[in-house]
Amino acid sequence: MWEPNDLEQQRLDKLNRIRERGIDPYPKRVDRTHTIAEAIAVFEAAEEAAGDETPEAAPVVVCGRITSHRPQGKSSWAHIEDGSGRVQVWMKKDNIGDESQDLFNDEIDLFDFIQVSGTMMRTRRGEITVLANEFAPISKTLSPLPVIKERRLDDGSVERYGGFTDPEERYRQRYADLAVNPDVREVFLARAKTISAIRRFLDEEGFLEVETPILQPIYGGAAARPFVTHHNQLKQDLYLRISFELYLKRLLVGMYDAVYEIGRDFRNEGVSRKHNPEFTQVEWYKAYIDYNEVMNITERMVAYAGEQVTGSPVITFQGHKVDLTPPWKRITLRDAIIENTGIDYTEHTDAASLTAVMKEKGKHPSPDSTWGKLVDSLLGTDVEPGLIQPTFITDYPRDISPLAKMKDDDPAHVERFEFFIAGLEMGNAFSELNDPIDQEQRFIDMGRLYGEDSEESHPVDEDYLRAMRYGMPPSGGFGMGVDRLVMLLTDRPNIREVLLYPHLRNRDE
RNA sequence: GGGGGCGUAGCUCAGUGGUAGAGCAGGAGCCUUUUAAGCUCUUGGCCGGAGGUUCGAUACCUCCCGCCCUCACCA
Repeated sequence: MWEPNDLEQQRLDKLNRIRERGIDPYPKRVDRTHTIAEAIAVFEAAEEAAGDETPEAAPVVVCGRITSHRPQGKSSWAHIEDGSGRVQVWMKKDNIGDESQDLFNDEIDLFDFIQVSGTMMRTRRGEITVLANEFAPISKTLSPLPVIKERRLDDGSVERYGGFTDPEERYRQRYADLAVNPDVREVFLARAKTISAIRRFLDEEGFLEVETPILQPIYGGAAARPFVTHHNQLKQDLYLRISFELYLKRLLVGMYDAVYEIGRDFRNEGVSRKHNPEFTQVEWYKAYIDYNEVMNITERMVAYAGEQVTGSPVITFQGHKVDLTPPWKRITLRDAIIENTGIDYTEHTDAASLTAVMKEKGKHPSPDSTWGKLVDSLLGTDVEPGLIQPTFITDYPRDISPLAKMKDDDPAHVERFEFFIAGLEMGNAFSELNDPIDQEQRFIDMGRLYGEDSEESHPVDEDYLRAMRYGMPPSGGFGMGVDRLVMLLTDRPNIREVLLYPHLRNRDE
């Protein structure tokens, strides 16, 4: 049960006094004729047409939230804001009458929504303003939002007063964050543009957008722990998907040449600056191409998204200039690790000897790691942070890549790449393994590598193997963390800043 | 899970072993082209929670809760 604090009680009192005046503080309908941006545009056009004359007074009815409230006796001022913009309002007693003036000055608060009928004009100071003939409250705000004030200094810089910056409160009350922080609204606008750019790109490339199950009887396609849930009537445990991979590739068996899905994955792992338990992924698969062609499409796709969202393929992330223009650097994982650590992991082909050489070089390999995981950790700690410009790291060890085709000349490696931008791992792709016998063996090997009890051991997906036996064309596949790309394009180093509702622990309230 | 930091008014933050302060927001008043409107006066806090040390804790200690950073984990 809500217990109003002092500020809220004052607003409740005002609400009641508005009702006592016979005014509905939450009317069902408004009479808006223009968005705020439209009203301003109409006035600017009228000014243009009038030349040196005073422009014709165009009547408008605009609605919005009060973002500054400056009662001043007989001549009061406010700014109202809607989704399109913000405009000043002038409440003049001679125009709106005593009662309305009192209503505005005494019972209307900062952040209330009002409707203003009036005419557009420009004040002596040059600000476009709605001179009100009448106004009406259209939604009373009971809890005050945080107030942010700005003053433009003589040198053009902006000084800010107060704000709403505590990350926890901003995430828990994203509505308040969005209401008072326009730059946060910009982030999610950019997010929407990013996703629509990816979709547009893939559509134009001839991919078919599909949807596959989120609730799955067997999870797979990635090495991650799943969330488990249960279907009551079927008396069946189900997993929330950790990737789309195995379902999408079945569709290539079904004779679609190119498919993609944009959606949510769920991984029951640690949360961090780069990880949220649920995150948005785009995966696509295309028949008759290999991972080299996947790289070509990838760099075009990301450059396209960057340009669509930021206006340029050259972006800035945390002070780094990053050029997304293809072609990107391509280097094998082996070479990248040699370059950065001096270790050639192909000379240390088992976990024990690789651990030994890593220790020699002052690294701290975690005990009980498999050989592949050690290689991967060298990538993560010694290579990844330095990959500022877009880079494809290619040709991964076979034993950490059970769904990729082996390289012809080198059975220890597979045709796989990950790509990195601004030190962030963005995505993963390979020439898709379509040999059902080899695939079955890989599943078995993975099982043996990790053991039945390991949390990383994966159930063998027999239905997937059956699909492979029906025949899948040679194909390239691709997966990318969309949130990571949005982080990159909005210059936000924390994934929570690009998720409207990032996962947070429960808090007793 | 380990390490470090933080949690004080609606918001942003000071602060001290003797039960708290500023700015903005809020309230009252003056003001019919203001612009962080201004000026005068003013309300507001279980100082995250629970224990402990102490004559006395918001401050010192322990535990708990939450957030941030970092490491671990993470195809």
